[in-house]
Amino acid sequence: MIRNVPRPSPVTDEVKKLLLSGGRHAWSLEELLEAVRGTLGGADYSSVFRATVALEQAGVIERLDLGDGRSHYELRDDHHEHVRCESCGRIAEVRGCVVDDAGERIQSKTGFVVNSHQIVFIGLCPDCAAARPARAV
Amino acid sequence: MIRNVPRPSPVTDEVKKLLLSGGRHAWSLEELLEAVRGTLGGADYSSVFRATVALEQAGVIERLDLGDGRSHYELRDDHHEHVRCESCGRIAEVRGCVVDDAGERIQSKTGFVVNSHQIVFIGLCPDCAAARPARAV
DNA sequence: TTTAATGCAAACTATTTGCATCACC
DNA sequence: GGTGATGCAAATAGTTTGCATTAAA
Repeated sequence: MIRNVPRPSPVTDEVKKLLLSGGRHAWSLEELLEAVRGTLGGADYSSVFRATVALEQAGVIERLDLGDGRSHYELRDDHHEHVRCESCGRIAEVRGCVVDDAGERIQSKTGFVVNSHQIVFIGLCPDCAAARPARAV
Repeated sequence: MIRNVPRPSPVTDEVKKLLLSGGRHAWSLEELLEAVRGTLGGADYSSVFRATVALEQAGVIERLDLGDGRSHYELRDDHHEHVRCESCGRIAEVRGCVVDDAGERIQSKTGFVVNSHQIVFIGLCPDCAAARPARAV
C-alpha cells in the first residue's frame, strides 16, 4: 500500500496544535471546538471529535474521564492527576503525586494487569471554597 | 409540617437492599434494574434511577464514574478503589490502597479543598489477560 | 480522477424529567 | 381525599456515525 502525500487538514492540525501547546489542560470537546473556531473562523463539532479520535489512536493524546459527564483530552506523555471543583467544574492538575507501585500491588490483590489509571480528586477550588465559608457542599 | 406515615416503595426498598447486601460492587443502573426485576417481577428504569438519586441524597450510597460511560453506585461508607478491565468491562475492587494524605498535599499544591476522590485503574482482568498472551490492548 | 478532510444532520447511549395513574394512608 | 411511588414516554446531553460535498494530489 502506497502512502499518499498528506493533504491540508486545518481542523485536525489546529486541534493538535492546541493540545501540544500546553496552554490548557484537560480540554473538553466543546473547549477545543471554541478554540478552533476562534482561530479558523469555523469548524464542526464532529471534525474536532474525529481529530481527537485520530490523535488518540496515534498515541499523541489520551482521553480522560474526570467524572463530570464529558470527555477530556490531554497530551499522553504528560501523565498526571486532576482536581475537579464540584461547584464550578474548574479543573486543575496535580503533579508529583503518583501512585507509584500501585500496579503491582493491584495485580497481586486482584489478578488484573494494570495498564493505566485515572485519579480525580473532587472538592472545591479556591474561589468556590471562599464563596461558601461555613459548610461543605 | 406533619410527617406522614411512609407508604410501601418496593422498587426503592429493593434497590436499597441490593446495595446494602454487598453481593456486588459498583452497580450500574442497568444491573440494578435487572436485579430488581428478578425479584419484583417488573420495574422501570426511571424508578430505579430515582431510587439511586434518593439514596445518594440520603447519604446512603455514592455515585462513581469509572470511565466506562455509565454511572455506578456503591455504599458510601465503604470507600475503596476500582480496577476496570478495558476489554470486557469487568470491575473489581481494590482495598487497602489508599491515597492517604493526598488531600493535604493537593491543597498545598493547588489551593483546592479536597472532599473526595476517585481512582480507577484500567487494565485487563485475569480472563482477558489470559486470552491475549502476546501483546497488550 | 481519486480520495482525505470536513460539515451537516441524523442516530445513538445513558440519563433525566413531565405527567398520568394507582394504591395506600 | 390527598399524596407518594411508580410507569410510560418524551426530553436532554454528549457523543458517534452516515453521507454528501469539497478540494487537493
